[in-house]
Amino acid sequence: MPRPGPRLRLVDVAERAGVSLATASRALAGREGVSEEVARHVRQVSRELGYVANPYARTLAGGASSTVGLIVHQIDDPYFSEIASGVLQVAAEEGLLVQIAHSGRDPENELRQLRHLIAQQVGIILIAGSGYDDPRVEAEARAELAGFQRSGGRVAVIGRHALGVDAVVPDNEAGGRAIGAHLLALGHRRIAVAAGTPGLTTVADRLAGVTAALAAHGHSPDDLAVVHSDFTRDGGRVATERILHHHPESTAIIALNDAMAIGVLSVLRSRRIPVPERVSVVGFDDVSVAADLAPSLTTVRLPMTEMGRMALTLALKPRSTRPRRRSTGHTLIVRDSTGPVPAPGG
Amino acid sequence: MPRPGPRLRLVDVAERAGVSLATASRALAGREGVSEEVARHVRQVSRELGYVANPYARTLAGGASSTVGLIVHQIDDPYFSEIASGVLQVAAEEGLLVQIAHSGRDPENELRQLRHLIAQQVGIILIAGSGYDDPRVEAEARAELAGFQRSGGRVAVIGRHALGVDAVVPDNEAGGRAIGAHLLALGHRRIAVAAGTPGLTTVADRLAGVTAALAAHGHSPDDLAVVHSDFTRDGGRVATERILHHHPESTAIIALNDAMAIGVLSVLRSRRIPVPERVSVVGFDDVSVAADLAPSLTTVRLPMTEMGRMALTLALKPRSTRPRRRSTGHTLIVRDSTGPVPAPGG
DNA sequence: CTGAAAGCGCTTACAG
DNA sequence: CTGAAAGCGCTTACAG
Repeated sequence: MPRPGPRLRLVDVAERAGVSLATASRALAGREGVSEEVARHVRQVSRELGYVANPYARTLAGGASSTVGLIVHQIDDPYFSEIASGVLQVAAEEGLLVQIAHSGRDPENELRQLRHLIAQQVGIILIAGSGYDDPRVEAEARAELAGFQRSGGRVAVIGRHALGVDAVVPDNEAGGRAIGAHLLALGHRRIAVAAGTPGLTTVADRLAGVTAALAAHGHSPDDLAVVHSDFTRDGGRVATERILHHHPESTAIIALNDAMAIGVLSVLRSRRIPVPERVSVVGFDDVSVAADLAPSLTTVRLPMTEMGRMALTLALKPRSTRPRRRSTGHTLIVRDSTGPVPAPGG
Repeated sequence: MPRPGPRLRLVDVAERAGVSLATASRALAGREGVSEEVARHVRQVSRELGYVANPYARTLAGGASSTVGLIVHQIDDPYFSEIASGVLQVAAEEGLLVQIAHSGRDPENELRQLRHLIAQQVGIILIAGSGYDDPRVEAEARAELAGFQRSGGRVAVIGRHALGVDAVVPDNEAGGRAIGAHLLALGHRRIAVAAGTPGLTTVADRLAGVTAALAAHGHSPDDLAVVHSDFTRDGGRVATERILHHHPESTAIIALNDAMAIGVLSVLRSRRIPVPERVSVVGFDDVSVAADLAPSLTTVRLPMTEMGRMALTLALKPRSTRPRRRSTGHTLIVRDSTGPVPAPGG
C-alpha cells in the first residue's frame, strides 16, 4: 500500500526499473520509441511502487494538462448538477480532474471564468448552459475559445451555438414543439408561457418551438401570452402572478424549464387553483424531482447526465476541421399536471 | 484587454517593471523583503499587462497550491450540490480553483479519490458527507490526511468526526431530537424510521437523536420501527413499502434525509394514503425543493450552502494545534406533511 | 530503441 | 532591500 512519505518521482521508477528518465517517461506516456518489453517492465514497476506523476511538473514540461474546466451557471441547479455528474463520470473513467466554476448566468462573469481557466492552462474546457443574445459577449467568448484551441486546448459546449466549437445541442426547439402539440391536442387555446430571461438563447429556442407548433396547427402566436422573468423557481412564481393577473383566461401555463414550473405550481397551489382541472402546467428538462411533485409534472426530458458525458467525450476526440454537433434528442413525459381544457364556464 | 497570444510570463512583468525576477515574484506573492514602493509598482504593471501566474510552475517551484479538492458522495444530490455551491462562492472570492470528485458513498472509492487528490498536490482538501462505521477505512483516511497535513496541506470536513481534522459538524443528533419531540407533541407513538445505510455515521447520529427524544419523554425505543435502506429517494421508497407491510400501525414516518422523504411521499401518494391525515412524514436537510413538495415537507433545516462556506473558510485559516469544530445549528421547519395523530380507528 | 541534456515558469535559499 | 542562481519533476528534441 502506498503510504504517505517522501513523494515518489519518475527518477525513482526509472532507477528501480534500470532505465533512463527519458525511457521511463516514454513508457508511461505510452509514447512510441520504447520496446514493448521495456515499456511493460517500466509500467509494472511503476504500478508496484504506486507512482503517480506530478501533474504540475508534467504540464509545465509541455505535457497535456489532464484537467478539464467546467463552467456552469449554478452548480446547485439540478440541471447543471446532473450535467456535472455525467462529466465527473467520464473524467473518472479517463483519469481526468474536473474543475468547476460558476458563471452565475452573468455573461461578463462567464468570460472572466473562461479566461481564468485558460490562464490556469486546463487542457479541456466545457461550458454548460444557455448562451446570450448579446453578440459582443458571444464574439469575445468565441475569440477566447479560438485562441485556446489554437494553442492545443479542446473545447465542447452544452446548449450553446454560435461559439464555433463542438457542441451538444439540446432539442430545445423540437421539445417546445412537442409541448405545444401536446397542449393543442388537449384542446388548449389560451396558453401562457412563463419564460426565462429574454437574453438567453435557450429561452428563445424553446419559445420558438412552442410558437411553431401553434403556427403548424393554424393558430396565431397572439394566442400565446409570454411573460419573461428569471429562469428560476422564483422567476416562475413572479411570472405566474403576472399571468393570473393579466391573462386570467389562460388554461395552460408552459414553464420554459422545470425550475420555473416548480414556481408555477407553488403559486397555483397557494391560490388553490386546481392543476390540471383548471390550469395545465408543463415544464422542460425533467429534473429528477419532476416526477415527485404533486401533481407530477408533465415535461420534456433532456438526458442531462448523458449530455455531460457526451460533451467530455466529444472534447476528448481529436479535433475535427469543422465543429461537430450532437443532438440530445428529447422525450415528452406526460404526467399528471396536464389534462383536457376545462369546459367553458366550468 | 488581455487578448490571447503568447503567454505572459513573470519575466515579462519583471522586465517591464525594471526589476529582477525574484523581486517581481516577491512583490506579487506579497512576501516581505521588497520596499512597499517597488511592490506597488510591480503589482501595477502586472495588472496592466493582465498577468496571471502559471499555477503549474508556481506549485512545482514550491509555492502553495491554490486549488482545493472537494470530495462529495454525489454531486447531483441537492445536499451536496448546495454545499459545493458554498465552496465555489468562497473559492471565487479567494481566487482559488475547485476540483470536485465523487466518492459514490463507497469508502474504498473515497480513499482512492483522496489519494488521487493528494497525489495531484492540491493545497486544500474538503470532504463532505457522512463518515463510515468501518474503523479500518476511517483509520486509513485519517492516516492519509495526517500525512497530507504534515506536508503542509490543509483539510476540513463536513459531517464527519473521527478524522482528526477541522470539521463542520451538522446538528444531526439535535435535529433528530427536534423531530422526535415534534411528533411526540402531535401525539404520535407508533413511529417508523426510514433510515439510510446502517454503516453511515450520519444515519446513526440522526437516529440516536430520535431515540433520545423518545427516551426523554419516557417512551421505549421499541416504539420505533427502524427500516434501513439506501440513503436515497429509491431507498425511501423501498423502506416505505417495508414499513407499510411490517408496521402498518405506524402513524408517522421519519425519513433520515429529504431524499428518502421524497421516496416516502411518492409511495404514500401512489397508495393514496393521505399525508398527514393518516400518516405524518418528516425529512431532514431541507433541500430547496422540500417546500414545493405536496404536501410541503416538514423537515430539519441544515444550512448547506453556508456549511460549504464554513468548511473552506476553516481550511483557509492557519492550522491550530487541535482540530476545530464548528456546529451548524439547525431549525425545525414545520410544514404540511405533519399533523396530529389520527383518532384510533379513524 | 535508448540516454544525456535542455527547458518549461516559477520560488526560495544564498549572497551582497 | 535586491539579484543571480539553483532547483522543483517532468517532457521532448537531439544524438547516438
